[in-house]
Amino acid sequence: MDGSEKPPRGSAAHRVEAALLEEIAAGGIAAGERLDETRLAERFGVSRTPIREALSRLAAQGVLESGEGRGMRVAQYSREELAQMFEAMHEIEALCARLASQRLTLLARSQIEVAQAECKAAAEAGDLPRYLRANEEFHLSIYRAIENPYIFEIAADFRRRTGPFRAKKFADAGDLVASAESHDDLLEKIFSANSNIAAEGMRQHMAASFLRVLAAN
Amino acid sequence: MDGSEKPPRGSAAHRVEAALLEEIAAGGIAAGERLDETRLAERFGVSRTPIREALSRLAAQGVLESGEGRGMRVAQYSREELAQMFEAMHEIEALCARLASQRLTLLARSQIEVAQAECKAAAEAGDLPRYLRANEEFHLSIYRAIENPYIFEIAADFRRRTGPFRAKKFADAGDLVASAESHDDLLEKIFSANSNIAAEGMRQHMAASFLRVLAAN
DNA sequence: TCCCGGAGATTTGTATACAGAAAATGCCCT
DNA sequence: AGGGCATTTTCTGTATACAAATCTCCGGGA
Repeated sequence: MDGSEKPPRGSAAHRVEAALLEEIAAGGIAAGERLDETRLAERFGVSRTPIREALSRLAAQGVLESGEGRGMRVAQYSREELAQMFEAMHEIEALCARLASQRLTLLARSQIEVAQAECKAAAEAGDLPRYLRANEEFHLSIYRAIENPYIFEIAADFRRRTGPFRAKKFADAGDLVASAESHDDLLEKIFSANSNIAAEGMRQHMAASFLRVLAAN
Repeated sequence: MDGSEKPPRGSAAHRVEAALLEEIAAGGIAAGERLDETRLAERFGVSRTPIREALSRLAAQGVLESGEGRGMRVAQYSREELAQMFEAMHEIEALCARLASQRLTLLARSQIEVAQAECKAAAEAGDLPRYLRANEEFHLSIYRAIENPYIFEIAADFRRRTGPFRAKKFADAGDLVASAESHDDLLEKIFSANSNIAAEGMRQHMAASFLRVLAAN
C-alpha cells in the first residue's frame, strides 16, 4: 500500500509477503490455488508465524481470500467479477489519462516516451517477459505524470491484481507489436492537451484490451 | 477490503481489528499516536498474537504505519499529503456520483433516503457519534448504488483513512445540521438523472467538506 | 554543562506447544 | 451401493517463551 517508505514491519514476514506477491502477479500461483502455511514455512525456512503474518497482510490487500474450506487461496474472479474489476479499472484509467493530460510536464512526457520506446523494442524482439515489464512501466509512467501518490496507488493496485489475467491476452509476437502500436495512438491523445480526448482515448484503449483479456480467460 | 462476504479469518484478531478501525475512524486514537501491543492485549483480554495480526492487517490497509521508533502508529499525514488524498478522493467521489446517478434503482434510492433520514435525526439530536456513523452509511449507500464492489472498495477505503480528519470538522451541533442539509442538495443532483450534474454536485459537496477539514486539521 | 558509553528495561519478531474446529476416512447398516 | 455416524487426521487460532533489537536512563569524563 505504501510506495517506498520505511521498511515495513517484520523482515521474514515481509520477505515472504513480497515473494508471494511477485509470484502471484506473474501467474506462478494460479487463481483459486490454496496456500498451505506449513509447506510455505518449510519452503521459506521459517516458522508458521511470519507465514501467517504475510498471508494475513495479503488477505487484507485483497490478493488472497479465505474461500470455501480451509486455508487461504489466491483470489479468484469469475468472468463477471473480472468484468466488474475491468469496469472499475476502465474508469480509473480514464481518470488517470485525463489528469495526466492536464498536468503533463516536459520531464514526465519524456519519461513516458522512454517507456514507450522500450515497449516497441521489446515487441519487435518478440520478447514477452520484457514486453510485460515494459508495458507496466509505460502505464505506470502515465500515472506518475499525475503527481498524486494516492491516485497512482489505486491505478497501480488494479494493475497488480489484473496482471495475471492481462498477461494471457498476448498469444504471439504480433500481439505485442499491435499493443505497442496502440500505445502510439493513445499517447497522441494524451499529449493533445485536450483532457477529454485523453480520457476517451484511454477508454478505447482499455476497452479493446479488456475484450481481449476476457476472450483469453 | 471486502464488502460483506464470508467471515474473515480469525475471530479475536478480527474483533480487535474492527474495534480499532472504528475507534481510529472516530478520532478516538489520534494520528501519530502509538499503539502498544501489550496494553492492547490486556485491554482486549487476549494474547499478543491476535493483536499483532490485527495491527499488521491495519498496516497493510494503510490505516497504521511503522513510524519513527518502535511500534505502530496511526497513520499521519502532512497538510500537503492530506490535500493530495482529498484531491484523489474528490475525483473518486465525483466518479461515484456520476455512476450512481446513471445506475440508480428504486431500491438503492430508497436505501439512500433511509440513510439520509438517519443523518437528519442524528443531526437534530446533536449526537456526534451517531451522526458520524450515519454520515458514513449515507455515503456508503451511494457507493453501493453503483453495484461494483471494486469501486465501492476504493471509495470506502478513502473514507476509512480520512475518517479521523473529517470528524474534526464538526465543532458543534450546528455543523451536523448543516452537513445533513447539504446532503439534501447533493441528493437532488444525484437523483436528477443527469450524471454530469450529479458529478458536479458531488465535487462541490466534497470541496466544501475538504476545505472545512483542512481548516480543522 | 555536554556528550558518550554502558546497563537495564522494554518492545519486537519468531518458534513452539496446545486446544479446538473442520475435514477426511473408515465402518456399519439398510 | 449409498448414507450416516464415529473416529482419526489435519488445520487454524492462540498463548507462551525466548532471543534479538531498540530505547531510556544514569554515571563518568572532558
